[in-house]
Amino acid sequence: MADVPYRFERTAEAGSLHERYAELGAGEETDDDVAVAGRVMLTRPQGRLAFATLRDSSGQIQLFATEKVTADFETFSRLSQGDWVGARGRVMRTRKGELSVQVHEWVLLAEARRSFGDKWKGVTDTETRFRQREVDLWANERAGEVLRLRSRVVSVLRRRLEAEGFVEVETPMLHVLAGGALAKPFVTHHNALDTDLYLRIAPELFLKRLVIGGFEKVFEIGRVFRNEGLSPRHNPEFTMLELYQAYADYSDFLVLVEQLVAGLASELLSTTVLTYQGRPLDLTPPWRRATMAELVTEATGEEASVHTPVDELRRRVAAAGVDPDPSWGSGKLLLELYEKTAEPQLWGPVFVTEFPAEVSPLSRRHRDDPDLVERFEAVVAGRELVNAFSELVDPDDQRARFEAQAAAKAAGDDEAMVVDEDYLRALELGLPPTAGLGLGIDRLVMLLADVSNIREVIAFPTLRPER
RNA sequence: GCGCCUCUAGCUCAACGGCAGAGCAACGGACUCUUAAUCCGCAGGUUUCGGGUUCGAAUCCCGAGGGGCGCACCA
Repeated sequence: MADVPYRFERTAEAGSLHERYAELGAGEETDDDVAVAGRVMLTRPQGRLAFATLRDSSGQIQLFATEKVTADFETFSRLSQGDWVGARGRVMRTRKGELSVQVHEWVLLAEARRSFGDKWKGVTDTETRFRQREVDLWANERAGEVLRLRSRVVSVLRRRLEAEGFVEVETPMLHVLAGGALAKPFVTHHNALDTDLYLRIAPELFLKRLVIGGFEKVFEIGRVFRNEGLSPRHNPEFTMLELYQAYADYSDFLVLVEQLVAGLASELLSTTVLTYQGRPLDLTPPWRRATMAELVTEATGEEASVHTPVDELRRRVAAAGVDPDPSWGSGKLLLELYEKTAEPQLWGPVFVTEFPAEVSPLSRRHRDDPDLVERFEAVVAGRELVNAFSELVDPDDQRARFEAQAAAKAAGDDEAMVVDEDYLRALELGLPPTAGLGLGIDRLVMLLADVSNIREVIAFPTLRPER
């Protein structure tokens, strides 16, 4: 390995140089001495002259070296694509008009022993791109742009929520019981306690315990883990925003969601009218609101609701191509019907409201109909982006719902919940009326970045290990 | 988990039953304003792996592995 320094005193970034010297004319040279650093993307040695394109995190700048003014010109002109260098010299613009740093002194900061792919086509092989993300990030500029957008999305979300008085908290990722969602958990083992622990599938129950503890407006942005298959829209670990607000109900969150998402789009993309994968997507509030029953009725042309006779619903579910389990009640049947008939046609943004109580074990019953709950999902670009509800506050009802879940689990549903006594004890201390929501950060970034594969928005997505 | 597609040099790709090739990168050389610089030269391979068919296999068949997409599950 070449001898490289321990630090380099950089005084300018590529991007800011272009702004600062926008007025500098072709062939003009300044007396301004700057020091830049980055990775050499391209070299164009030309005898007693040499050009190199240097990239740092702000952009690109050309290095201009000549035998006359550049120290160790001979070695400079032999730099390889991928080498990191620091260079000091005067800001100038070449006769052909390219803003450059005329290199007086320079130092190799790191040697690239491996290549960065074809200089025109880069690296397109998806496996290489995701297994060696560091290569991808240099070879494909867009890859880095998407991850930077992600960073800004999270940052803007935090800022907006904090401005609204929400407090960010961190709750456990290692759970004794995996609760708060319907999903298969990862299992791990704690040696000293000699007990199995589960990686969290949702922070929900802990966040509500904080509300019980007096945190009236809380949120958490964090990783959750679900032991499910991989797909272009599913990574086993993904990032969720969960948000809880005391004294509010789900209708407050309808407004909050459309404003949060539209606000994010206008702040980061300067518009609320997007194109996602070639299809127009207008995020401008207000978004359409429709109940699940309305959407099913609309899609099938037959009046349907949670009160439609069970046998009739079962018949329609079977007609839609799903084999109904005998244990399913009208709520589960309506949900199945919705997922098979209405949901595939939805593009959104649309709020799907009033879910069946049977499939919503943590949601509060609807004030007008005990078979429904006050819950909505926001479908945006054909995908569920947000799930929110008025929180179930009644400990007796919660126990009954947990027990129904436990029965389903005993009957073979390995995604069903179990009875969480810690949570029930907390509820018995009194949870005030509260609204809660969960939003998939990865999918939100996909939307704003207009990418179709979740792996694009995750720096190091899950892949099967190489053997 | 199931189905379909795919895997050739570091990268991007050809060759599709008959001698494994090109461009870029790398390496050596020429070149004082390049922009994917240009020109000359050189080198680079267990064609993912293991079997089979064939006079002959990167190519056809079977199996394994990786990846992609779809379905299932979900956010």
